[in-house]
Amino acid sequence: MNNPDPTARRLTIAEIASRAKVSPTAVSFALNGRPGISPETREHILEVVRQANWRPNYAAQALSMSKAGMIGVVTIRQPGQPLWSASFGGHFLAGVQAALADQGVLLILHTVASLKEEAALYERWMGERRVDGVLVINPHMRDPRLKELERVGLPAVIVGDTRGLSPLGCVWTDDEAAARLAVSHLAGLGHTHIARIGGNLDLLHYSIRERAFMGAARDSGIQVNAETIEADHDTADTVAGLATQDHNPLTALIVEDLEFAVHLTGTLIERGLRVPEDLSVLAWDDGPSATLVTPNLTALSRDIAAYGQLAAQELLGLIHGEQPREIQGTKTTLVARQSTARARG
Amino acid sequence: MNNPDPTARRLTIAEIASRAKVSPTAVSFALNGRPGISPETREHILEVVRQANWRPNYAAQALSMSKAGMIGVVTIRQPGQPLWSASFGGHFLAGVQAALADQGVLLILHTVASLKEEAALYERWMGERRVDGVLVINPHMRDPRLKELERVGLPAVIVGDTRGLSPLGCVWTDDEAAARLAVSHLAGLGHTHIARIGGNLDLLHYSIRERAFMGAARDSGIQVNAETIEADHDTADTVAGLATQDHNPLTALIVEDLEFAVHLTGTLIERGLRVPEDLSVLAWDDGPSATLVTPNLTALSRDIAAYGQLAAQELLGLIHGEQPREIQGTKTTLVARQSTARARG
DNA sequence: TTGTAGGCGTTATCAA
DNA sequence: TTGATAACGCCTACAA
Repeated sequence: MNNPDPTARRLTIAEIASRAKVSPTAVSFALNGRPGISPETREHILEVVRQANWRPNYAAQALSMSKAGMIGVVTIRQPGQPLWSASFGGHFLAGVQAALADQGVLLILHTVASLKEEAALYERWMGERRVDGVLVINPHMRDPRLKELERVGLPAVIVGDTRGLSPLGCVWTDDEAAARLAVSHLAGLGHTHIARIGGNLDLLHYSIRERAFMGAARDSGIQVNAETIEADHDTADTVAGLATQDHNPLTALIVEDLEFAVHLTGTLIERGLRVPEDLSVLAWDDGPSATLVTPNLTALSRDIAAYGQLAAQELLGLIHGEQPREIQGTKTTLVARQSTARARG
Repeated sequence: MNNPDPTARRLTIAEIASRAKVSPTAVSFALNGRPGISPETREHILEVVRQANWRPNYAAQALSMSKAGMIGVVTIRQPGQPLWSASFGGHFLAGVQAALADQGVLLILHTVASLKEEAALYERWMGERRVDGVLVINPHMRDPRLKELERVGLPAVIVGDTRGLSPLGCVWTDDEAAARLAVSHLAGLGHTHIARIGGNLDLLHYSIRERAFMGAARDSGIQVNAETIEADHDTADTVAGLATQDHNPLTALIVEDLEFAVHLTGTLIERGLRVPEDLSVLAWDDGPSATLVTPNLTALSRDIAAYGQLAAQELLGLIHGEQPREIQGTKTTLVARQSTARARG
């Protein structure tokens, strides 16, 4: 392009080398701490580099070493919705950043309209050599991204339990154990009719939780009439109906989404149901919202930042040539608060 | 590295050119839609490109054209906190992504421990040519980042009102107008003693709002006894004290942070204050939390995604050589809900 | 309209 | 230990 002052050109490694009266090779070696250069020369070179405040050009380095120095995280955009939920995304990304710190690897955040588009993006990124690997979140039931990632050979770590479904590495949490924890907490309080408010069954973890919930209910030793209710606008109606029926009324709820749990609890209270006297509410996933409301919500809690950190570390390992693994993320615990109590009657 | 099959080398533009029986130049021209090539040749080349599923190597392109094809957004990390607040960050980034879509520019998200570190990061990114520009959020009172960005000449758009403080371009919102909107809403309801719950005064926008609030109170035509209370653990105590005093009790609150407003409202209600009968509460910034609680909160609302989109567009313009500007972001409106009512007495 | 040659800035190779 | 020289893969004057 047009340079205002031709003498003020950008510094190159050659210029640095000439100033230090050595070869470019020497500068490169000094910078990357490689052997084959005397300590005095090295220090002299580094001093010149500091003086000039020079840094290697990233694109040149990437081209030469065939590595991008970035990893990608892609989300599906939904009109009017924030890119990230506070409860999951914000903490997850904080963990990813913690793993990336001082690794010289940067994080690319991107949005797409659909899973198909996301799969296509991965192929494109691979072709362009734009990223060294990706973290795949929210695995779905028949997820086109997994096959595509395998096909194009882009290093990837799935954030979710795809054990046995894909040869790609994954970081999973034991949702079965969590479901048992929740059910036994409620069963221990004498509840015999529990419902689970679940979301989109296309999401792998909802489907896993559905099965786990049913299994835990069956295995809980006491008679539990468990059913799953779809989360939508009629949920409050359905719940209120079940809770006020004469025969075997519903007395406890496990709600998959924290924000939805908060909202639903408020709606149910407005309708005259008492929480927890008439109905216990247990939220799956914890966060500040859980204690923002009265009553404070009992919740399943896990360290999501640690989860993100683990996933990112695993991806870095993969990029460095390690084999894909299926590793367990942080354990889920139950935080008992005010919204769960003994069943009435 | 070690290639399993040497014949399966990565495709280059030369290989594509040879397959299409044209020169590399022709391939480049066809790809970048430049003139100087016949339509038939162009289509033939594109067909070969599609067949081979080839894409130009990003690093080579970046090196050759001296542009990174990325912009950066940096946040200060705080232990245990999510990377982004739900109310602002998630929507802001969604807007940024909307502006970047199909521009071939990717977004880098990064965290640092302090403003100083962030300033140093900008210099480093500039030296490495890692980004073409950055969006700077949360401008502070004496912000080391602004001078540094000027010094190193990295294109930047400030998200906040730095008019007159820095030659860098900024996207600002009219907080004075918003403050007047809030104060006149409350004054119209007969309130004469209003307090503002503010945050860290190092943040430029809090300080601007402080001044705007005081000015609006003074100018409101009616007698308003306005004061600012620091947001901390004692806030509820202070507010309750002021609201129950005999002489000129506090009857209305403007709370800077939505989440804090929700939390504070809950705490005040637990202490026996009635909202809005005893005390009106108005939140600065709107979001789902505002309607998650009873009473639903009256709030100042703005389209934060549009704000992010505007800022990103401005940055793209700057990168393309346009001059820095100070442009106004989306207007703030007031959404009246249940938490504000006529002053008692 | 097409091809050739040089530049972008780094790392790797291989003699000296 | 050092210093040329050749990749890395693309873009683009400039010549044909």
